[in-house]
Amino acid sequence: MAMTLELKSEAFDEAVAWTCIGRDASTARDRVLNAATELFCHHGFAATGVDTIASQAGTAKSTLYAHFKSKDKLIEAVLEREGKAWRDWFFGRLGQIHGTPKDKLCAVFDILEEWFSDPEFYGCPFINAIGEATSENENLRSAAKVHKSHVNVWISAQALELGFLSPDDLVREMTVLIDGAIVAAQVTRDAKYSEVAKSLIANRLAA
Amino acid sequence: MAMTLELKSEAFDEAVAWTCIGRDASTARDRVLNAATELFCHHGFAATGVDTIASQAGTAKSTLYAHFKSKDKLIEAVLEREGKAWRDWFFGRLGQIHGTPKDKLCAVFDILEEWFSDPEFYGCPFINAIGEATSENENLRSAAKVHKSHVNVWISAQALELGFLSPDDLVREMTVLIDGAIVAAQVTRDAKYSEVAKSLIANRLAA
DNA sequence: GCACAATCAAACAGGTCTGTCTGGTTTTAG
DNA sequence: CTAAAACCAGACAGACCTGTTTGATTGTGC
Repeated sequence: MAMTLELKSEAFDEAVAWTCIGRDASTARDRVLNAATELFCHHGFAATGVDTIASQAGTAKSTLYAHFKSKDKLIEAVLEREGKAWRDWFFGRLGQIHGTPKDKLCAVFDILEEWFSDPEFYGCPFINAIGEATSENENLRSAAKVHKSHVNVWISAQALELGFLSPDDLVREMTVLIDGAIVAAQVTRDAKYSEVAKSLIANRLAA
Repeated sequence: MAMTLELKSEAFDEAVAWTCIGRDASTARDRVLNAATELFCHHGFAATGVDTIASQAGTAKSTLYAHFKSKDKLIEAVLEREGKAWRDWFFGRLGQIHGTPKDKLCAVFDILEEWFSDPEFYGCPFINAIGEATSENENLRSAAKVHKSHVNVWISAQALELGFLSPDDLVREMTVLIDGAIVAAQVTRDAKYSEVAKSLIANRLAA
């Protein structure tokens, strides 16, 4: 099946934080999503129970199930919302960068370093979710694919502006460097791995 | 605390597979470890219960607890053994590579591609375990650190042979590229991300 | 043959899990 | 004011969780 993605121009709000954890929540649905995001991301998806989520959200469990058919659907909703929040923040920060496409591609890793440096940094929830059960859950895999595609469209645009004939090469290189920096920073708690990735892409763009 | 690691010369047996899943298991302890490794790695650590493990191992649950004090200790034992198995395979394959240090550093990613191409590939269990609960479990983080250090010692030796004044730079670059390739391959099920990482390190070593 | 260690099945304890349901209360809209 | 929608606390079902215990059965060394 040819998955059609409308990724051309995602309207993103200027967000100030890379996570939606702690955002104002007026409706019960939002409070559930906030609590679920925090608990899932910090303690794991399988390890977090719906009772805990409802309790932390200050809602009844029946309200949680009124909004989300199952825990799996809640997980999907959390990933979707958190992915959107992260991209709003990321592209918002990128929009403040002025310079050549090369400058912007390198600046990606400065922005990532800000993310890694947050004491609340818990890695990429999509990567973590897939890591919990690589074998099953093809839903999570496609959700991750959509999330990453938004970033890849932007990278591809920079590559085209640089005159790359096949922008996909650069996209794949950036994928390896971004994912590698995320995981290295997560495992070691050392935000400076972003600089390593930055130097590698700078070196490659100079060639 | 200054963690002292004895990583200088790990004696590794010539192993044929990158995982110990499916190995001959004579003792009940080994059958438990085999079953636990398979279930943990494919379906997740939190998602796998000890009853399931004992059942798949063909042992009594009491036998499992006679060998491992708790599920957490079993997880640690699984990671330790699986890490050793992977390194035996990895360094065994590396030992078959002849050429300059540059050749060997590049060949790392050919070997990784073999790993990624296995239909049973489930990513790096250390990364997955940390991803399940980034906040807690400092034990897992140090287990991962030890595992990665074995690889880093080898990379450092190549860097020294190449005349690098600070081999740590190359070690950190390889870390980003290796972790990035692992995760990209795991998320997308595309083993070819190893080639992307290989070209990036080749480009850097040429500079 | 005997003692000892390893292993077995099965029950048990005390929680926690997801998901449903009931019935009452609050909020909102017209 | 009233009717509908949203939300609440709490009980419930039935399964699964980790970890322990009991007592029988196997295999091994001497």
